[in-house]
Amino acid sequence: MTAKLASATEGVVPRTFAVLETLTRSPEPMRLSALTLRLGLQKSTVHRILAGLIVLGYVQQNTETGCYSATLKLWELGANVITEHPIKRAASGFLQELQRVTGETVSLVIRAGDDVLYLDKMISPRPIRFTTRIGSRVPAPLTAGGKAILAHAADAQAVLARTAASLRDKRRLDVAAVTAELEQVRERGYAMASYQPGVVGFAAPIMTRESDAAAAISVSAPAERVDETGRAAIIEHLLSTCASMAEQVGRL
Amino acid sequence: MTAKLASATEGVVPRTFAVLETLTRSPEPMRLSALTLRLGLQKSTVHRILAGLIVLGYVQQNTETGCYSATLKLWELGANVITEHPIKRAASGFLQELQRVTGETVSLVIRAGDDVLYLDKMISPRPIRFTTRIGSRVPAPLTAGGKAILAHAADAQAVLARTAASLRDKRRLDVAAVTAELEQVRERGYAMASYQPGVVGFAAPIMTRESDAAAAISVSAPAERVDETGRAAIIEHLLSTCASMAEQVGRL
DNA sequence: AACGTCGTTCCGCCTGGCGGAACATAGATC
DNA sequence: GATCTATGTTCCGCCAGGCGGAACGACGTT
Repeated sequence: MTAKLASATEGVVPRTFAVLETLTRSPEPMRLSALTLRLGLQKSTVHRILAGLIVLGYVQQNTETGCYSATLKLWELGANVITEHPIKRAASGFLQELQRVTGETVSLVIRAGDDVLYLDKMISPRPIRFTTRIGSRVPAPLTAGGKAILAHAADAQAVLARTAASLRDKRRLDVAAVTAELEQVRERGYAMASYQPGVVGFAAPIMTRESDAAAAISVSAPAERVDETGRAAIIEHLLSTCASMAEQVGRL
Repeated sequence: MTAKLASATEGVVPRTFAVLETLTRSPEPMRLSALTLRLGLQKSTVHRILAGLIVLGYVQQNTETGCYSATLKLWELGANVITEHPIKRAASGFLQELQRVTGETVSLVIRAGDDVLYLDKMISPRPIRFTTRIGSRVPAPLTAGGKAILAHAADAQAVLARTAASLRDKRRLDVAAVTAELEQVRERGYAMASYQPGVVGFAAPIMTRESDAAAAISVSAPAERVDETGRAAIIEHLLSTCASMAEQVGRL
């Protein structure tokens, strides 16, 4: 009877979502065999699930290559969730204004487990090799936004420990150093990081009245573009933006 | 045996997506009873499906009210689809530039059945009551973007007929008038509409080499803000943007 | 206290999902 | 061209798991 463990792998529905998750994670359309391999399921099972998803319109199959990919209908489904999200709604105007006055790329992130989730982004008109994308996750301690949030989180140490343990390249996270850094973040009100080489990020938390950070706004720019004065200007704008947004969010 | 008709309503998976669709369409979290009512399903069935979705992390239940809502995990799932979308990727830079030079809100739409689907939007720094949202659909003939696409679509007449039949307020679509208008759109290269009162939209198609429109870019602004010269400037920028984008897309 | 409404749990029936295997098709290798 | 391998699709008997009616429990209302 295979016990009752089955945390969430048995049954059509969990498998259907597993299919969709691997399909959407893949940059390009996937072959049936690749899916079965990754999911560890039977060919016929995956095929049946895909057939169902095609009928529903959430998956399409390239008639030439036979490869499967998720359709925009899946995107539509999710898009409605975010438009109703209170923080994203509240932040929109502030992000836009901050983008305008700094001229750099600004993003809105929230915490999602030990990661940081990019909710929104307004890119700089000036060129920047900035590849984080809306909807993607990054381990919180590696980013400015994540550190801004963790600085005010009760379980920050646990997050650092788990993240350090899970990272491939251990050099990317020095727990002691980041712990000290979080203290600084609390003092001065903003965090810094260079998650991507050549790109510096500054971030400040959106504080709720419970004194923990609901989200963070970050400004990213190529390292060579920000000198000392530019840095000061960015931080000033960033802090005032977050302060006024917190005021508004607090009223909700 | 209830016959083999079951186009897509029987079985857990179709029902699961039906639940998610109604949940995401609703502006606020829904009660179980509201869901069962709208879906025409058994209480226990909906409840079981919701329980499964909660385990998977796609739905959350407010512990106080008991109301159910979709989570950001569902949004993440869909977000990956759009970042890989070729047209959206190609358009990003052009949209940004067009937004900058016109100073108005620009959007990217594609055709989805008889509707137009908003893929991306870059809002004007100037205030505008502009409520169409990314991921939402609008009947194609009512919008500038839709008309720009239909003007080059073989089945435009069929779309007009179906849309006219399905609209609540019949006055919103005059088939004969729009048919004539599409002819004009082909001649001058752009379409106009006022889908929302007080907001005028201009749109031009992104033409592929098959001489049908893959997508359209539109510029929207409050009617009182655009005088005759502003209008001419917007249209000039719009047309040149679409032309250069078509050139790039054609190379893909 | 009795009623109505809602969410949750239980359980027997039986449908529809399951996976092994057969079939089909297309390249690759000799 | 024949054989082989890897892939996608279809078939089918078995039975797990989904199904919905009904009972239960928790609130709120009159």
